[in-house]
Amino acid sequence: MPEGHTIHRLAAEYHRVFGGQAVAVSSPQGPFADAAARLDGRVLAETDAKGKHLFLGFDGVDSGRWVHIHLGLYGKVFWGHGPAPEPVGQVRMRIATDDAYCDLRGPTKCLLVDAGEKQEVEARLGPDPLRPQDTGDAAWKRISGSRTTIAALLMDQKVLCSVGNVYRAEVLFRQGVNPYRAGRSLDRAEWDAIWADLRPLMREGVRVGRIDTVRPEHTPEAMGRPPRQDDHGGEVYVYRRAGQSCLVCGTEVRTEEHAARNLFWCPRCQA
DNA sequence: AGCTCATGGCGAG
DNA sequence: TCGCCCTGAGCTG
Repeated sequence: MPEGHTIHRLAAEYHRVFGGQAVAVSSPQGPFADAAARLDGRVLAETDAKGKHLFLGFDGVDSGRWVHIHLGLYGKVFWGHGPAPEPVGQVRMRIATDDAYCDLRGPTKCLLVDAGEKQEVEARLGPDPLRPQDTGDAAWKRISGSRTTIAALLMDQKVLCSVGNVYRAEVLFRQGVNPYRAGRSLDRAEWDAIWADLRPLMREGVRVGRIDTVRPEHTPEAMGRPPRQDDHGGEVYVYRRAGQSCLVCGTEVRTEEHAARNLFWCPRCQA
């Protein structure tokens, strides 16, 4: 569920549904209850996202006007129309008006922070392909001097943020880069191509709410092959396709655990 | 009912 | 590198 595109989409959605309105904030589940009480009835003024970090800014709060949310691996947000029903199960934070509600479940992080703390969180992150003002320069500085694999570097949020396991696998495939190459073995043009590819790819992910990475000319229909089904909603080249035929060259897609995460790649297209 | 796995990340060692 | 956090879906039986 949550790579950066999900978080940026949530920032926009929280703003669209609740922005500028006084909202009811509650925390049926323990740890956020005190903070929720402080926010209850305040106006949700602005929302922000950097990488996989979501921020909700409330007006009229003395200190710590930002709710800092990180979904982690399990966190999810559920939206509903009309008055909110009794929460079922664990709900960390519910925001509601008479017209709509949304429930946050299972986040790694949900706490109040002030502007300075928000800034510190953002400062720890590398550039975000989803922020138009960000460039890939700072990431290149890290990558070009690193003996670490490009696969691991792409997952390191201090190098660049927003990219997760799906976009990592897919952008390396699309650019024909072997995931095990050391960062410093890439040349500047290769990195620029990865960065330039991530931007519109992830922007489209924000727009449609899922990860689609297959170019029109490589869809199963265009290639005259039977259509495939991805269990995570989008259409991709290699992510979780171990043992299947590569859409481009037909070679078996490989998988291996790398730095505690599953890596997927085509050994021929990414030789 | 119980197991495994997952688009993430932190702290200990 | 490992254990842990912690939720839901998709298996197995």
